Amino acid sequence: MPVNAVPDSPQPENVHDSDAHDHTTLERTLKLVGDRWSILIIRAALRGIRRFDDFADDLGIARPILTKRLQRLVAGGVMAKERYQERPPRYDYRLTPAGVALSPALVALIKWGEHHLTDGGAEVVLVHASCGTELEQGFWCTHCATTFGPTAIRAMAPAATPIARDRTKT
Amino acid sequence: MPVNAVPDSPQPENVHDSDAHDHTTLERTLKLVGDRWSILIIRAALRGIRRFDDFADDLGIARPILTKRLQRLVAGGVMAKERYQERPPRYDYRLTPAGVALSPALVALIKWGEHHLTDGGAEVVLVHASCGTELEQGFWCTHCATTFGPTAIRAMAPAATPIARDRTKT
DNA sequence: ACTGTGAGTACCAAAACAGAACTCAGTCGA
DNA sequence: TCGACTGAGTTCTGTTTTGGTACTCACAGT
Repeated sequence: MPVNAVPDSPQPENVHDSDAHDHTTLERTLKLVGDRWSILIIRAALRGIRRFDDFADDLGIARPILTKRLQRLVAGGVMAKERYQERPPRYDYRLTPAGVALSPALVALIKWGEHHLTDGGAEVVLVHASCGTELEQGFWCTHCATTFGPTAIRAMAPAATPIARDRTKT
Repeated sequence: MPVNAVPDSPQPENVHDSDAHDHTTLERTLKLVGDRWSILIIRAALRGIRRFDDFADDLGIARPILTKRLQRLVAGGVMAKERYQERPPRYDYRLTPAGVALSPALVALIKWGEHHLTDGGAEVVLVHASCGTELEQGFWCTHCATTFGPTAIRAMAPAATPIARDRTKT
């Protein structure tokens, strides 16, 4: 018997459901940041790294790939290339607000890895800067004033018409 | 002047900081799910898809790659392969609890895409299933009983010794 | 026997990746 | 004025990794 299989309950049929539409958005998101380097680049940027060579040294990424990744992130609006010095023209890359907005995804991945990919002890803990308490991340409902887990999520079309789908066929 | 560059403030020097240690964990996480398909496979699984061919049809992924991705996810503990029928041996793939625990990362990516990659209207909205209110996702501190944004995060070693780093050099 | 289905493999071309060396503009020191 | 240095890449060369189409293999149904 396979280990670790979740039997049947938290395999919600209606969670994260959506048509081929949002499909597209997630796919585009992943096309932009869904490779092994982009997320690491963004984290490095969040740590304050700005310059090409610093990224290369910090990440150990091959320089041609770094070039391409940075170009893609700039094209995608995640980072911005700025000339920080005129006379020898020098550029740096910094996150746009959209790039900073990827933090929750980063945190979610880091926390997941620390919980599920380390044998026991996490290597790093993310805390609330002002008090040092480990942060929680999750979903909450402003209406119900409650927090909830992934099984309580449903996807709807923006016009608030629920996407009622039966997956009994096709 | 480059558009969209965030000037200087939300480029926090101490956020998400960490040494080469956690480095490794995030990297391992990304090695497991950091490609363009794995996340989509996990979302499909959250939608209730289980069988090989259904994944292939739903995602439009080439079958050899699907094979490899599923094997990797199984090896990584994200999914489990189960024989659901004996006589013609048939298998399906379902998320383990660890796989379901990736939901926050998925939600973060979906929400980011809907906000930053669509021109105006989001294609899909994630709502609290029991009341239909759009869900919020974020960080909160159980000690301060407050929510906060990405700039208020600091990384610490698990033993609660803050990783005090100055990036004034190197 | 003949066709269908689920779950893959085999094989091949195209793209992405990695690494080392090279370029190019400009600055600095001697 | 020459040579070395720096930052930010590009070129070039292989090696993996993708993607696609076609095929297999074990059984089931008819």
